Amino acid sequence: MPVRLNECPVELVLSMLSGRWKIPIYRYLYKNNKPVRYSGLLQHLPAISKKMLTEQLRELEHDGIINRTSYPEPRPKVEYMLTPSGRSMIVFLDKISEWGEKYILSDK
Amino acid sequence: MPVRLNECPVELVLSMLSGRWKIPIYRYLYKNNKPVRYSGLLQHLPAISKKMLTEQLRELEHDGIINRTSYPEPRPKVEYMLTPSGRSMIVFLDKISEWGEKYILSDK
DNA sequence: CGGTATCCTAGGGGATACTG
DNA sequence: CAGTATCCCCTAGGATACCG
Repeated sequence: MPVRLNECPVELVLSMLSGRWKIPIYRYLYKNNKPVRYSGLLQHLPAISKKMLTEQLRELEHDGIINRTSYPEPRPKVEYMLTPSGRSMIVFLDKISEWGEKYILSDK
Repeated sequence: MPVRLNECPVELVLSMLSGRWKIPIYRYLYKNNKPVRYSGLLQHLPAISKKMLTEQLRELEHDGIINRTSYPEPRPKVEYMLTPSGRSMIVFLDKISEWGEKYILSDK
């Protein structure tokens, strides 16, 4: 995604998280807090297809939220983990979660 | 939107803000901090169509973020403003903005 | 194992015209 | 003034099959 400097930062950040599987992927990487394999993600997100997984991972990587490390030999292996920048999103994600819980509890 | 209790609160909240015009509308209502007319929104969001404006307003209203007050006479008038709950979203929106600024400045 | 390549569909989003 | 009503397009997202 080309960073559009004229744009509202909020919209920019939200666009980085928009995608059916971004948050579930983020959560899994966050709680593991170490490199996680492609196959690991695939198993923990049972409803996702390989195409979608790859697509969402590529976008997260492009936006600097995760990084990807490939080990070709002897048996192919690719690992993903949050970048420091990506990990630091927890600051506002926690606030969102907090607000959401309150919103849900207040019956709405 | 039927609140799906099983769902991650973060995903729920993000879904409430997903929509091309939700954030611009929110920002305008937030900074005005008083009832704003439909026509006022239309003028301040020049690229939006009436259809989209109505649609986004309906969704925000349904999610309890804004409320709508109609004054039919003598000349029809409809005003929108943030609910207390909606206004309280600023807590995490500010955090997002802050993170976004840092992200943009750090050159990415 | 970690992907592409194809194909398909629902619905988000836009343009424009009409209405109580 | 504050909306509906139509029509249309594009892309996010899914199913499935194949590949190095």
